Amino acid sequence: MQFDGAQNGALPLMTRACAPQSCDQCGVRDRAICADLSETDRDALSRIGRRVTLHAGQTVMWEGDDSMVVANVIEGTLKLATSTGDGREQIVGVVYASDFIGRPFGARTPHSVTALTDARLCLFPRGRFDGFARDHGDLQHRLLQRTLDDLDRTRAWMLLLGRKTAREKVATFLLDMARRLQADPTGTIELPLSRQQIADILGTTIETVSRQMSDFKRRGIIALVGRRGVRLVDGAALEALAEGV
Amino acid sequence: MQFDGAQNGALPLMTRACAPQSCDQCGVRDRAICADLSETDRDALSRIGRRVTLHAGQTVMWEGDDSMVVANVIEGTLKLATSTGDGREQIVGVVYASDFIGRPFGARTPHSVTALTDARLCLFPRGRFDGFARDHGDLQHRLLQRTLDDLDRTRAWMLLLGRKTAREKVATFLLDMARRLQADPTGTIELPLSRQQIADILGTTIETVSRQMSDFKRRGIIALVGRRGVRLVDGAALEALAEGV
DNA sequence: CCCATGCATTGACCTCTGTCAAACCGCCGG
DNA sequence: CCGGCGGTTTGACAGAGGTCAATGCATGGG
Repeated sequence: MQFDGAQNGALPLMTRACAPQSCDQCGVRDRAICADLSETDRDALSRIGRRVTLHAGQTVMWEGDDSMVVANVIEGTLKLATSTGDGREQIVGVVYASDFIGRPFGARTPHSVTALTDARLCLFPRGRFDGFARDHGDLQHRLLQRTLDDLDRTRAWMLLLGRKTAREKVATFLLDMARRLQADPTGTIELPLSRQQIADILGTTIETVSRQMSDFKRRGIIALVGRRGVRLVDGAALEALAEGV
Repeated sequence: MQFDGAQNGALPLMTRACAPQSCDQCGVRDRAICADLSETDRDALSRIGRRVTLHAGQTVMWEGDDSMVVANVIEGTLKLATSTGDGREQIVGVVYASDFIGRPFGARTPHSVTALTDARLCLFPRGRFDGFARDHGDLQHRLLQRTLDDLDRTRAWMLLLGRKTAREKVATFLLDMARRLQADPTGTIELPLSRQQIADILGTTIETVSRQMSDFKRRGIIALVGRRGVRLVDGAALEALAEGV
């Protein structure tokens, strides 16, 4: 079971919307789906959306809700999750700056979206975004590319969930995070996830994650610094463990 | 580990290609991604592709291969699969008539595609398909819709793989098949999958699948007829088991 | 600066499911 | 119609990992 800090969702988003601002200073404008748009088109799209600030723990959309909004992630990390009726949770995706979230061209949001860190979004009403996308082949193509990539990544993750051991899962996870996150000068990465959330990604329990990490540490393969910090000492060994060797 | 009947792949496909034939008699032309195309456009697309027949067990594409072809499934059932280095396999999707297979707009095929039953495809060279799709917004939109749906389904399956018990997995699987497959007059469905393949979908073993099914049968919830036949006697009970009640 | 709170770690135990092995039996070919 | 093959079922057993519980220890508020 998963307790998020602030479960107050959409309403505070409204109140925290910033004044419209141009895409000029947007940190992700070359990587987000709007990257290929002409200046005019991008301005038009920008006027449909609004910038929104999120605190860690806030949920933007809930599983099963009507699909009302979609967004670009400008900054921060968020999780996508589904749960069983009795509260077991599975994280089905983690999104980073420049990623796209929400369910365009569909009535329902199939999973919840919750900020793991403080985050900023460029939020669009779904209906207006859909309309805009239909008229702009470039945008739609970019969205298709991204969705195809997501699908590939998601399917690769199914292999982990269905067939890998706890040790392989944790090793794979650490390598994945190291690839995604920027290490500090000492080579340490700061995980944007708690142990519980890591367990929810890997389809295991907090205790198993902890035991595996302690084991890696004992073997000198990683170093743990504080609660969220990890330094990969022996990457090759970790790769081997991830492959089940 | 998984042994497929004929592991001879692409070559026989060539030899079995039929003479080009129009889309007029195509059984999936109202449901496949080409459904929205004008008659002229559909003919143009049709001329890019060719009809191909597949026998159960034949593999059309292998994981990691260059992405050379994409296809519509005209008839039959196929599996999409990935495996670990040491041969553990996970089925990441099952596709039916009117579904689309292959990796457009990408260099690599991220999973293998293998026929579970005899099948017929409408096969396109990827490069030419990509080009055509770029010029036809309707086709691209339809492909996007389908990919978004696939992604939703795949993420829902992650919950099963990561968080459900063996009993819940098998119950969920049977309900899923009952929804997809047409039952005969006695209410029996013919599974297009062996026990091993079911295990590869559910991330478990053949023995566990078999034990769960025997248990359901003992309880009078399902009836097993022959090797592949299943009749759902008490659907409500199965729904309950699928939810972990 | 220190304490309290909540996350993380560690331990003990137990169960579910995987593994190995044998028996069973549909289904196809002769 | 029969026999054998290959998929399936069943059994016995072991172990990975889940559960419950206690302890440890970062981190932030007073």
